[in-house]
Formats: sequence, structure tokens, C-alpha cells
Amino acid sequence: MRPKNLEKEQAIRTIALDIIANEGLENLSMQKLAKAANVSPRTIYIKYEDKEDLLIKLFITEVLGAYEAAILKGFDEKVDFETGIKKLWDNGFQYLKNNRTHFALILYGKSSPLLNKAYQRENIQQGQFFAPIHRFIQSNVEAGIISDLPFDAQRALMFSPLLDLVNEYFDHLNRPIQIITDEVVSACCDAVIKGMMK
Amino acid sequence: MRPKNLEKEQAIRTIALDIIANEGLENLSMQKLAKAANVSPRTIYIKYEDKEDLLIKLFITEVLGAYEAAILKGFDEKVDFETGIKKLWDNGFQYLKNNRTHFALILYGKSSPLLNKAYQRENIQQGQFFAPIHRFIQSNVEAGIISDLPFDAQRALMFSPLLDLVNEYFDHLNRPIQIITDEVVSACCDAVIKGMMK
DNA sequence: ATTATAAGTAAATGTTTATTTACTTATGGT
DNA sequence: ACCATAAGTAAATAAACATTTACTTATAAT
Repeated sequence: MRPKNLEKEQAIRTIALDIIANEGLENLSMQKLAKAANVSPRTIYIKYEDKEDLLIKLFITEVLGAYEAAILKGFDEKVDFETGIKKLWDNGFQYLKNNRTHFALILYGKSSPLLNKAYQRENIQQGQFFAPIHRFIQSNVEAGIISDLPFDAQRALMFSPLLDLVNEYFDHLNRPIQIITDEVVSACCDAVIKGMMK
Repeated sequence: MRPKNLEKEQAIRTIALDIIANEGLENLSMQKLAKAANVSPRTIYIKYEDKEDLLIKLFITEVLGAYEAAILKGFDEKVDFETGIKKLWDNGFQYLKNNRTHFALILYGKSSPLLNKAYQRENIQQGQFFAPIHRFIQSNVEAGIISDLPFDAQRALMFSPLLDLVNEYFDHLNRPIQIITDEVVSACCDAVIKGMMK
């Protein structure tokens, strides 16, 4: 039997992310995607059941999976709180600013009911995404180093400013001066750490 | 001449927000909206130039305008830092949790290129949105009470955890126990304040 | 070399889309 | 009482949409 052309599969995913980042999720159509990826519409349906299936797999596997791997790269749960958070922030900021199209879909994951439901399902059923971070927070709460709050609240305090800063980073990318520099990000990380510690 | 039916105008806006919140921006169509609002498609085009115009006016005027008014209600720039932030957080959380459909469009404002550009334009040209907050931050920086960072970074530190908490609030709304209570939000606000202060 | 089979294509399907055309209705000013 | 006019409607239009049909192609196993 004829083997799958993995380059085409990758082209479909990459170009789907491009279109979503540049024109918006609401402007991604299967025909536009097929044409841009130099592929017949039918080919997309060989690899994905339908549009919803494509979007969910793109979000969960391609984007969240890679994001999780990047953010946890070299992260050691046993390290002290400040060092750990700094590592996660540094990993996260570097990854997101180098993967604008991934970041765009992550943002849609917070807005789009379809993607949000998929994320929720994934998060509840598997409980795997960010499990090391969950344990890291837990042990620091138990050691009395940070305040005892629900994990969802800790996560909001820890990561949402980072995502917002990346958003500002891209907004400012094409202006005369870049406001969101590595130094600014680092200072914000310090503020987050200070806020969470007892 | 026949006068405008303001109820119909309001119905169009309210139901557009409903559809966006429940089905997603990508599933809002003019015909679906017209049918749901009990109005002819043409009627929408009397009030708005096209779909883009409708979305931008919905976002800027109906949603961001109301959000700004709500968050600044009773806010006094002269008050001390902690009191001021607590007021803004309380106003913001109450407003957003009572206006789920508005909140949904605010989230899309971060993802959708169309709305994001509109917000950026509005923010740069008028510089009015949140101007009192800008001054509040500025004077607290000058008084040496909080760290000196670019305003966009201060805003990220101050408000993005709040938006994330509202998101979690709605995610948990239909589960046995609500995790994001007023107490949790208040504790997060304390963390944000502590982090920003020198 | 042949063949079974999944991968791939171009073109068509019926539906939904944004927007318009041609017409009707309600009302403030005369 | 009427009329000018903008507000409103139902139905139509052409383009774009997700998905399928009918066919061709490449290759691993025989």
C-alpha cells in the first residue's frame, strides 16, 4: 500500500496554524487550507474526520503537547520555589515568542467554546497536562512557602501574566521600540513570585 | 419618517453576544442572528455597515465601554494603592461574573485578529480606555510605592489573573462545588498587590 | 512483474454564507 | 388627511462553505 506522505500531513497542520494566527479561527476554511497547503480537500479528510477533529487534534496534540514539553524542559520539581518558577517562566516565554502561531491557538483555547471544552475534557480525564507543576505547587504549599489556594487560582496567578506579556510582546513587535523585553518579563516573574510567597 | 425601533437594535446586540458566548464567534452568522433576533437580515444592515462593523461596534462600544464604566464605578485615583486595586478587582469580578456574554467577547478580543486590531486602534488613538488606572499606576510608581515597569506590564500583572479567574469561575459553575469563590478572588488580589509593591 | 490497497486527486454536491433587490410600513412634519 | 422618508420585510443572489463521489497513483507484499 502507498505510504502516508508525512510532509503533507505536517504542511496541513503548519498552514492551518498560520491561517488561524494571521486571519483568525473564524476565517479558516477547509478549502482555503487545502489550497494553501497544496493538497486536495479530500486529503485533509483522510487524516482528520472533519473540521472539528482537525481543530481539536491541532490544539491538543500539536500545540498544547509541544507547549507542555517546552515549558517542562529541564524543570526539576525538587528545586526551590523561586528557581522553579523562574525556569517555567523562562521556558514559557522563550517558547511562545518563538512560536507565534502556536500561541495564537492557545489564546483561542480560552475563547472558543469548542477548544475550551476539548481542553477541559483533556485536563480532567488525563490530569496529565502540567502534573509536575501541580506537584511542585502542592509541595511548596505543604512546606509553608506559598499561600494555600486552589490549584486553579495558583495557576491563574502564576501563568496568566506571562501569556498577557507574550500578547503585548507580539503587539509591540512591529513598533519602533519593543517594550516587553527579557528584563521586563523577568521583573514581572519576580512580582509573581513575591505575591505568591507567604 | 418612521423612527428606529430601539428594542430591535438592542435585541440584535444582545443575541449576537449570546451566540458568540454559547456557540463561538466562528459560528455567528448574519442569518442566524437575524432569525434569533426576530428581524430581517436587511435590518441588521440598516444599523451596521457589514459584519465586521457589527463585531467591532459590539466589542468597542457595547462591551469594552460597559466594562470600563463598571470597573471604574466609584474608583478614586487618590486612594492608597491597596484600596484602589481591591476596588478595581471587586468591580471587575462582579461585573464579569454577572455578564458572561460580555466576558466571552472580551476573551475573543485577545484571540481574534480583527477585534485585537480594533482594540489596539482604539487604545492608541484615544488613549482613553482605563486612563484613570494609568494615572493611578503612574502616581504610585512616582511615590515609590510600586515597582517601575512599563504600563503594559503593570496591566498584565494587575488584571490578567482576574480574567483567568473569571474563566475558571464559569468553567466550575456547573460542577458540584464552586472553587473560585469571592474569598479566593480576594486572596488572589492580595497576592497581586503584594507582588507589585516595592 | 503483478496486485491489493490505502493515499491521493479534481471536480461535484448540496448547504450556508454575507449581502442586495424590490417591495411594504409606520410616523413626524406639513 | 396626506406625503416624504427612513425603517422594516421577504425573497433572491452569488460566492464560499464542509464534505463526498468517482477516479488515479504509488508502493509493500506476493
